[in-house]
Formats: sequence, structure tokens, C-alpha cells
Amino acid sequence: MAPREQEHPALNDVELVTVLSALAEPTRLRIVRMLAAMEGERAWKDIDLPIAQSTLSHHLKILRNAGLVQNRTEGTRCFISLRDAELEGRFPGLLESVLACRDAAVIRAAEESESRRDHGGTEDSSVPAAP
Amino acid sequence: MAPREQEHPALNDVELVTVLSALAEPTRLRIVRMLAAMEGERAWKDIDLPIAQSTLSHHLKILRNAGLVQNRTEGTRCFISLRDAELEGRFPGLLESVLACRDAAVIRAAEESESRRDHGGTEDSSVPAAP
DNA sequence: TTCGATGTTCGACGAACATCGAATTACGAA
DNA sequence: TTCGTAATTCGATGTTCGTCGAACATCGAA
Repeated sequence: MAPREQEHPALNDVELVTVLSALAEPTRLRIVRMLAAMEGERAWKDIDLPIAQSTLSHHLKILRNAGLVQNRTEGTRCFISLRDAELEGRFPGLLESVLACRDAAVIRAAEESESRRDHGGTEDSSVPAAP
Repeated sequence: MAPREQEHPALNDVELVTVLSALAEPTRLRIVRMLAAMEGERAWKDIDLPIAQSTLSHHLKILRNAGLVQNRTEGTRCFISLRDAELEGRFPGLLESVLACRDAAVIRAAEESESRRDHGGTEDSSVPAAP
């Protein structure tokens, strides 16, 4: 990392609204999903998203203050991980339900391929399908 | 109600981030809790919060667009209710975990009364204890 | 110590948001 | 029709938020 050691709040001091606010942003939700998908830590540098470093640092700080992630410093680099076990104690079921949720875009795509199978049309696949 | 009929989105078209954003605001979270605490509908006018009518209307619109609540019009007044069953289908466990969560302030108060019992002090019960 | 790599902090900017009061729409009752 | 009540919309205001580049702090290695 760089300057001073980070602060990690006790989860009992974290309000639900803080956690929901932290999760209510596409980039941060993506980071959380990324961390959840890999069981364990992830090197800071391996979080590659199309945003500036300072922006990533900003988002990680918000996730940290919300008690969602923690980071461990090792020499000059740091590793991020989800505080999933602790979160389960403070907000039972919350993280799980957030992670389990499917994108609306995915549901729409599934519905469409189903209806396409129904009346056999192959017309035009003009769905933007956000990345 | 007043102007035109309201729109209620199909829950499959609602993204998780939209729901989380809607819930990530103290006033709106309070409204959702209020609705959940009473099984059924609640008259618009009975939602009394220390905010202007126009602000309440604004918040209800956001909750509506997020698929969290629906309103039924009867003559000139309207009734609000949670779309809890539908939400459970689209976002399993999410609403439940949000509603089950205790305030950090409550946890702190409980911890304090416990430690007070431990070393017998009765000092000063200066916990604001939000209504 | 000097250098390079790694994150964080610091302004600064525009966009989005919460809030309000006033105007507006819709309906029932007099 | 006219009046009053109920809820939404509009316009304005101040605040918060996401984003960036530049400057800074911290550490390991040369």
C-alpha cells in the first residue's frame, strides 16, 4: 500500500444503510462479486477494471468502511478479501442473497431465447447486452 | 391520488443495483420497514414522517420504480403495500435479510446494558434510541 | 541513499440526489 | 359547478457522489 495503515470497523458498529449504500453502485458490486467468486484474497493489482487507480482506491475505501472487505498489507502491496463470515453474523443472509441474484439482462436473454424457441423466429438479435 | 396512473415495473426488469439504491437511504428504508411491520396496505396519509409531502411522493416513486412497493388507488386516496411475495421470487432472501437486521445503535445499547450489569454501574442512560 | 513500484490522498469537475414550496391534476362532496 | 382534499410534478437549492490526474507516502531493491 502507501500511507498509514487502514482502519477496519467492527461490524457491530456498521449500519445497514452503510452496507446497502456501498453495494448500491455497479463498480463496487462488481468488486464484491469478483471477490466472492474466488474464495480468499485477491491482489490489489489483479482487480482490473476500466477505472483509474485513484477511483479504485476510493471504492475500496468505501467497501472497507462498510465492513464488506478487509485488506492485508504485505510489504508494498496489499491483498483484499471479503469479510464474509463476519458479515453473515451481523447481516445474516444479506451477502448471500445479493450474490445469488441474477442480472435482469440475463433473465431477459433467457426469456427471449425461450420465446424464440417457441415460435421459431430467428429475426434480429438486436439486444445491446451490456457488458 | 392525483395525476395519471402509476407504472409498476415487472420485477424481472429490475436490476439488483436499483433495489439496493432504493433501500440505501434512511427515509426509504424506514418506509419499507414500516410497511413490512403491518402486513397489508397502508394509507398514504398514515405514513407520517418529518418530511414534506412532495419529498414523500418522490421517495415512494423511487421505491415503486425499484419494484419494492405498489400502490392502489381508491377514489382520491391511495394505499401502499410491499411487493414482498414477488420480491422473494426475484431476489430470494434479500428483503427478509434487510428486515431482519438490527440497528447498530440497538446493538450498542444492548452491549452497554450488558456491561453495566457486569460491573453494576447504573450511570446515565444517554442512548438516543431512534424511534 | 536513491530509485521504482504500489496505494492513498488531494483538489476539481460535472452528474445525481434529497429536499422544499408552489403549481397542477384528479376526484368526491356540497 | 364550485370547493376542498389528496397526491404528483415542477423548479430551485444545497449536498453528496463518482471520476480523474497530480501529488504524496511507504516499502523493497539497487
